Amino acid sequence: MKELPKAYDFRGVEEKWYRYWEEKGFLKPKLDPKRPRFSVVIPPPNVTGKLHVGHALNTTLQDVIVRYKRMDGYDTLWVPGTDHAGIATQNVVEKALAKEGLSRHNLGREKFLERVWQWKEEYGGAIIEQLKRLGCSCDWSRLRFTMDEGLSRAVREVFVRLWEEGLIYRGDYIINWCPRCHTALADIEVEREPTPGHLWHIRYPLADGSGYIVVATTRPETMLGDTAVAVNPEDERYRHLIGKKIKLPLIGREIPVIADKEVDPEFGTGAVKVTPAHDFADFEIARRHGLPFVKVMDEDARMTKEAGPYAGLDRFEARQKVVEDLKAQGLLEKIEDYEVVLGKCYRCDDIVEPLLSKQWFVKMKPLATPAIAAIERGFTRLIPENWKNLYFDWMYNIRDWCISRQIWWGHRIPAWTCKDCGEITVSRNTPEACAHCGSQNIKQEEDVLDTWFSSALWPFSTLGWPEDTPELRLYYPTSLLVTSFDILFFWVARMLMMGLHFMGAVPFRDVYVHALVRDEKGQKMSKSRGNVIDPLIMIEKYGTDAFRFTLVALAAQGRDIKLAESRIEGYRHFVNKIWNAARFVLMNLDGFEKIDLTQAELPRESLWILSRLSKTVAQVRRALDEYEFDQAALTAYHFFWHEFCDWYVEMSKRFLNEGGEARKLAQNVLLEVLETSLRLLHPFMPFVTEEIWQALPHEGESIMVAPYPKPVKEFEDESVEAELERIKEAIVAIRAIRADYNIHPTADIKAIFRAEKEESLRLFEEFSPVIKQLARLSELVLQKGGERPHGAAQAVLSEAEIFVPLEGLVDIEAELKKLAKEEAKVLKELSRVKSRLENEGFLKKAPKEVIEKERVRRKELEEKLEKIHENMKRLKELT
RNA sequence: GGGCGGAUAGCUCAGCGGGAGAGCAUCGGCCUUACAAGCCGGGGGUCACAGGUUCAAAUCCUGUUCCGCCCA
Repeated sequence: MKELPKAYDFRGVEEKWYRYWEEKGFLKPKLDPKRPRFSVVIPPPNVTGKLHVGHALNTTLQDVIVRYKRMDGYDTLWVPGTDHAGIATQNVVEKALAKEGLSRHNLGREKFLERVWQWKEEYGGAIIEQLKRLGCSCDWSRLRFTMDEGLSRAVREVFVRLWEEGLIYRGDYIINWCPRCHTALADIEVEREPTPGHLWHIRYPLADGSGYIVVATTRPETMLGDTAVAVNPEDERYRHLIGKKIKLPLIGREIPVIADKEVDPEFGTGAVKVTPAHDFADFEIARRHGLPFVKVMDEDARMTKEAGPYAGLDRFEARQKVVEDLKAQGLLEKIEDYEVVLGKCYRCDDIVEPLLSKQWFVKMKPLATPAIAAIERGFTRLIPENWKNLYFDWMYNIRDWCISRQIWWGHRIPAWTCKDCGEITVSRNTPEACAHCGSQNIKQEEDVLDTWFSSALWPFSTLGWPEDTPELRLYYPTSLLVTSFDILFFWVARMLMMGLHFMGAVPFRDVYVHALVRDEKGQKMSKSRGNVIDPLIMIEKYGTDAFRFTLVALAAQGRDIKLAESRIEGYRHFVNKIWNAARFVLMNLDGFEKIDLTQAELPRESLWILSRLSKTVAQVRRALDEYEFDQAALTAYHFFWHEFCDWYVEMSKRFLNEGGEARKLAQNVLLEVLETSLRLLHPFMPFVTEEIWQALPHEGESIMVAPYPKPVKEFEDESVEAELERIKEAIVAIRAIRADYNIHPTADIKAIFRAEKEESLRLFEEFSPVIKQLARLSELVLQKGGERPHGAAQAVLSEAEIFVPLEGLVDIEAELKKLAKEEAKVLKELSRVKSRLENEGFLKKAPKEVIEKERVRRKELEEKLEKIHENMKRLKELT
């Protein structure tokens, strides 16, 4: 038998097995229509990305399930890939160019894109290598990238079809504009942040000179673009002014006072300025009332010539100047402190401006309706379920999706505008001429599509759509999507909409939504806070298995994960524990001969551990099936360490020393439990389990393709489990006496078990070898009733009393104290049980089993109490 | 303002109708030939607060306080 080194060193081991799995093709699906299938697509990380702890959690959870299913006989496919991350990647490359003193505008579109591709080839693969370090079992031969040729074709196909169906349109709308990234953003790409600001109260004089109306605004510079003042039609204060004209200060334009029910009379003065080109609500008001749109700020957030004397000023300078000028003209009534909610770009954090511009949109209502139904009817399950509410809330209030981005890196919109007739031609292939007038004077749209547009197609585009591929037929819909809640709407909802629309079926059966990983104080990890835990550093330090196990053990549903490095360190100890248990088994495997354990005549101790093993297997499987990752991990952990190692391994030493048949049986049981546990743990800790498994007698090429353990009902035995609980209780009681009296662990002692009942004594007699072994007794005396020994330390169990004679050493005061403490505990419990059993309602309404359980408990407690009292009495007589 | 989640041992968290648990930390004793990254034993909690439902509440309901997140 192979002997293992004394401590587990993961270095070298992880790379070795990962290479082996890849070379052997274990990561690949079988494309076997006869087997049940399990498929997953990875949430594609940004190609610019670096593995952070969120990726690590997400990937580990997927791998746990994927490995479980693969071992459990499913034909398993896990598609990996990356996302081109338009804005983020463009920003990164632009930054690099800036260091060379270049900008994308110097280079021009074509050259710039070449540079991005170059950058992608050079650095884009980093995160893929990092995912491998985590041990994730994706099929790397199917690595996809959202800008790949195949995926780009899918994007075009979708765009063209949606256009043809009238679900894509182009128009002048108000959108979120990032002046720094120089592009439109979707609503959800804007992060809102409450910021201290002001509310300026400005006097707007009536054109007829009969007075003024005061409007309140948080953005005074936009007044230059006002085309009305609006009040609520119910508002008595302003009713007489409706229809009158205002002479807009600083600009002199005449604008009307209008009534609109959306105006909140409680806000400010109840009269609001309407700036249709620079405010979402005002845009809607203007559309309802047919007001003109005056754009006073451009794409750089500078004032346009419409802003008259303010033209050319930056938005913040303009604000200052406008306020000064109003003050100078005596039109500024007051300035209040006011908290404003600023929209910020989720990529660069610059303040987003609502801006009127020409953009492309997808109509959402027709796509959202089936996607709502899919969740309502359970075609796709959200786990945990409470995300459903948020999902429905979002989906019912969905607004059209602005999909055009004014950047270069991305899928260029396949639309060509004719310079002659002005019509748009949308086409799968680059057209020669305008589809409307035949003119060749056509020009392709400059804008690219939102990155999420291509991600929305991910579950079918990666499987080959629009081609009709075997993969698509076999693995769509996918089985599971694991993702973080923050992209539920960005991504998951859109995949549902696109999947339903183009495939006619939901893209995934289950969506497991995991939490955010925070630091140990519950704060979001961020570079600026300096509290980031780098997964790669953790892997270097503690090994992948320990790191993965920690994440899984902390992944309780519906709760954020607070990760502390000490937890990882703690679970590294578990890895080492497994290693050493394996070492022990291997050291004792000489002359090993396999036997059929279900046919063997085994000692009760061995029946016990096999029963516990079977139940543990069932519990772990159930937890995994329910995506209760923490329960799965902790159940396996507890069994392996605190049942197998702490008890059975110790018990087995006796059998091993005995030699002969006893040794042979013990070898088989040890190996069975160890090997099964390794398979049980493999999805959580792929590397150490493989390393050990390969060193054990085994069948097959790798643990990752060995069958996942199944419960063995023949091994489950309640009575054996109950017996062992009593035996363990007795052993612990004797060990406690040792500790109390500072008796050296190796010093031999004698114990007397006194019980009234024959059957109790029989139990202790049957198990006396193991009690003697684990409590280190030189002698175990069984005494039926009779006088209690003098000069002994003692412990009271429910059906026996244990005495350890300590001639002259017994501290009577200490013994009394111990008993008094025990007495208090028993009394408290007994009074609770008694009052319950005296309660008529309880006896009438509680289930029979519960009542019976309480009765048994009462009896046990009473017996125990009696023994405590007798022992106390006796001890007192001695003083 | 609306919605969701949380408050359980010093810390991090399970448990979510019938005997308060785990890991870490802590205290005491042990290098007992698998493991000191270990073993054995111990201490530590009016389960946020106030009501209610129930035979029975940490667990279900209502309200309050505090904390976090999302949306407006």
